[in-house]
Order: sequence, then structure tokens, then C-alpha cells
Amino acid sequence: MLKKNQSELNPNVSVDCVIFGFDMENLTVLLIDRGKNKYPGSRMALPGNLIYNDENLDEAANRVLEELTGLNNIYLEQLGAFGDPNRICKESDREWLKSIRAEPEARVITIAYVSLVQISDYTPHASSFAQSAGWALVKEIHELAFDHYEILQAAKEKLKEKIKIQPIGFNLLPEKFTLSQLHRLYESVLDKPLDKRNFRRKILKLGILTNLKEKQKGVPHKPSELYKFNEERYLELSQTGYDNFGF
Amino acid sequence: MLKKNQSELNPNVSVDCVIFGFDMENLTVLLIDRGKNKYPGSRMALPGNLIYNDENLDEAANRVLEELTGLNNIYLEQLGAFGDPNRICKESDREWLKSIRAEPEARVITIAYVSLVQISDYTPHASSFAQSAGWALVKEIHELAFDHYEILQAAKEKLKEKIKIQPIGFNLLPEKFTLSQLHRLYESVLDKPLDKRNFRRKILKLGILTNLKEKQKGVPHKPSELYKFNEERYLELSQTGYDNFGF
DNA sequence: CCAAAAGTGTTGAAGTTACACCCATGC
DNA sequence: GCATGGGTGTAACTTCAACACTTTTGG
Repeated sequence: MLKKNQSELNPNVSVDCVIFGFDMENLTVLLIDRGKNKYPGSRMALPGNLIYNDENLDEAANRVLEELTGLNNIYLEQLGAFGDPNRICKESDREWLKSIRAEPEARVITIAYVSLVQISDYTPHASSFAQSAGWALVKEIHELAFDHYEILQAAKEKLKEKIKIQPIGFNLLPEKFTLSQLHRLYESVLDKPLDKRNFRRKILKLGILTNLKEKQKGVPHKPSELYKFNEERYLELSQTGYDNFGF
Repeated sequence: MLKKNQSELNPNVSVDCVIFGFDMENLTVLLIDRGKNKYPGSRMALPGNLIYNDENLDEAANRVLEELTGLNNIYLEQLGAFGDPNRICKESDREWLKSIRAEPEARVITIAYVSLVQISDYTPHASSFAQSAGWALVKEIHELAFDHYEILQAAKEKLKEKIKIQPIGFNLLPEKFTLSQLHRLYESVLDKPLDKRNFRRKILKLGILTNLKEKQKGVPHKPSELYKFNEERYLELSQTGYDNFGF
């Protein structure tokens, strides 16, 4: 009986994931679609689900992430807890919960996570909480289900702060990338233009990039050199952190 | 019936508060004492309690804080969620929960908060979860109940990061304070020595301090000038934040 | 040859670190 | 008069922001 209780869903605690991607132009976020016509206005939501009583919070977030994207072992960090008593104020949200949860009226606290993935690694999966899912441009999102819009804003702020201090941005790029792509990534996360020459100088000085001495092919302009991380140095800096990248 | 349910304690979600103080020498934290002899080893714990279903997380944290210290409207910020399924692994913790909770075996996720108070404002109160409470030197704490030691470490890190970026340290000082006290505060939070002259120069340049043109009395050395905040400028900077204080 | 993005250095200003001595008070 | 912490300035160095032109490719 205790055993059984331990592996049940906890009706009061969920995790929601803000999964960021980068389409080489703009920051994107993975949203689930709650279905056409039925929930007008805020049809889209962050992926998430209730936790099981026998898993910890990080495990629950990884489970949601893997169920949706098929990915595991990717960058994942807790953002914080959300959950006003009046979080479920929209009628459409209430209806949706009735369709997917055993106790749709329960007070739910959600623990939000931020994840960074390479878009190219993502293979869409149907999952227990989403018929369909897809990438949306972060800058074009103005409304989401529940308090998910607020969570997204907090996630953006956290990413902004963190990318200045730790070299986590690389999690959003493919293995081989150009300095211009990295530059564009920083600009779209920080939401401001960065001087090209200063950016290159700074990022190269960190010593976390290896020049592959290989060039882009098939581009209608001067081809760029490709880089990858220096994994060892990257891990070193990920742990110690910087005082400030200076951006 | 719905109404009743809404104002009940939620058995699965609690808040715990890491309440920092500063005794003019060292960083301190407010701990509750679970009683002599009964719980050896980790007698001390962070103050905290289950949340009510009709209050939000910030309200719950404020309630715990006020119940314990009699203070409200003080600096309070969410740290994050904690709660492995095996969080209650020590027998002494289990026993204690049996004595204070209706469902002592329930899986509990706790939302940790960090609070900064002036020690002189603190008047001890008995409370629903503590017979007695008191300040402990942070650097002398090596063990706490549940996962509270881990939470304390996370709170220290958060405070370190935050104090470099926002002028929140003042919440730990009395209204009138000396630059040396502020200097000592920064040193004990950052846990490293800071050059006196450079510290003074930097902090004064921010323009958030007003020189009261008033001196310490009764000290056996050259009396120091007293300062207070420039409240307006302080609020201004609290909101915008700095890129970096540079410490 | 044109369009498009890649790549590259210098300069002036600001900020950072390191460092040593005299001052005012209580005892 | 001595012990204690308060208060002050400078020089060398590093970092930062601003800024424009040439190069290589595809079409």
C-alpha cells in the first residue's frame, strides 16, 4: 500500500519545461498544441505533466522532455516554482484539465525547467500530454495557457543572465557552427545588437572554441570557417563559471 | 465543500525560509531548534511549513516569516524547489514530522525562499513549528535536518551572485551604518577579502549612499562617519540591476 | 560584375588592481 | 602615548566601445 502510493501521480505538483531552440536566425521555444478550434486564444502551452511520487523533480523534467522529444541527457536547469491558487482562471484551461487529469480541480504547483536543445536533434513524438508540438518564435509569442506566458518570460530572463556568465549557448547549436551563427545566437538571446569584431575577439579569447579549418560550402558569399567546442575547456568553464562574459 | 478544501493545508507542498542576518561580523541564519536531546545530530532546521491551498507561494513564505519573526514587508525572494522522494531519510526527521503533521509520510516538495533581515529588528516568537529559534553563524553550520543543509548552500550561492549585481545587502544593515560595516558584510557574503580603498570608491560611486555627516560615538578609535541609503536611487537600481558590481 | 556575408586592428576612455601612511578617539 | 580601526590617492595595467574597409564566393 505504501509502495503503491509511492508510484502514483502526485495531484499537486507538476513540472513544465521551457525548451529553447535556435533556428539560426531566432530563438524558438517548443510548444504543444491543445488542438484546433477547441481552445481559442491560448491554444498553445508549455509541455509538462504531474510528477510521480517516486521520482525527483529533475527526473520528472527529464521524463517530460524525453517523452516529447526523444532526447535525454540534454541541458536542463530548474527555473523555479509557480502556481497561484487562481492559476487556472481561464475556462478553456479548466476544460482541458478535465480531459487529461484525474483531479482537475486540485491546487497545482508547477516547477518550471529551462532546457536548451539543438533543433536538428528534435524528432516530434506524440506524448501523453500533446497531440502535436512544434517550434514557435519566442518573439512572436504573446499569450499562452495558464501562467505559461509568465513562466516563459522568467525563462528568457534566466537565459539572458546565464548566457552572459556561462558558455551554455552552445547547447543550441549543431556540432559544427560558424562564429556568425554564434554571434546571431547571442544577439537573439540578449535581444540587442553586439559589435561583430568585439564579439569575435571576446569569444575566441575564452579558448573554448576549436577552429576546424573547414569551410562552409554552397553559400552565395565568402564561406565561413567552422568551429566546434573544446569540450574539456568547456566543461572546465561550465563548472567554475565566469564572473562575467562582459556582454 | 470546494471552499473548505481551498483553505486546507496542502499535504504535498511546503515553503522553507533561509533568513539571513548580519551580526556586524559575520553572516548568520535563523534556525529553529527542534528540542534538546530528542533529535541529536541535526537538531536545527530551517523554518518552514506546509502551504494552504488558498494562498500563493510568496504569501506562504511571508506567513512563515511573520509567524516566526513578527516581521513583514521584508526582502524575500524565491530560491527554487527541492524535494527528492528520499528527502526524509533520517529517522529523527521522520519522528519529528509525526509529531507535527497530519500526513507525516506524504511526499513533500518544498519551495525555498531567501530572506534578508536586520538582526536588530528580530523579536523571537514561538510559532506553530518552533519552540525556539535563534541566529547561527553560517560558516559554522555543517549539518541540518532533511535536505536543509543543501538548501542553505544554494541560498548562499544565490546571495553571492545577487549581491554582486543588485544592492540588496543593505537589507541586512540597520538604518545608519558605516562603510566598514558594509565592507565587512560584502566580505562575509562573498567569503573573500576585498581591498578597503577600492571597495569604498566603488560603492560611493554608485550614488546610493547618503553621508549623514554624523559620527559614531564611544568607539576606542577614530569614529566613523555614518551613512544611510538614498532610497530613491536604491529603488531605481534595484529594478534595473547592474551588469556587475565588479567585485 | 554584383550582392552578400566573412574577416580583420587601432585608438581613446574607463575601469581595475595593488599598495602605505596619517588621523582621531578611548583607555 | 599607545592601540585600534578610519580614512585617503596614484600609477600601471587591462578592458571596453566605437568604428570601415577588403575578401571570397555564387549567381
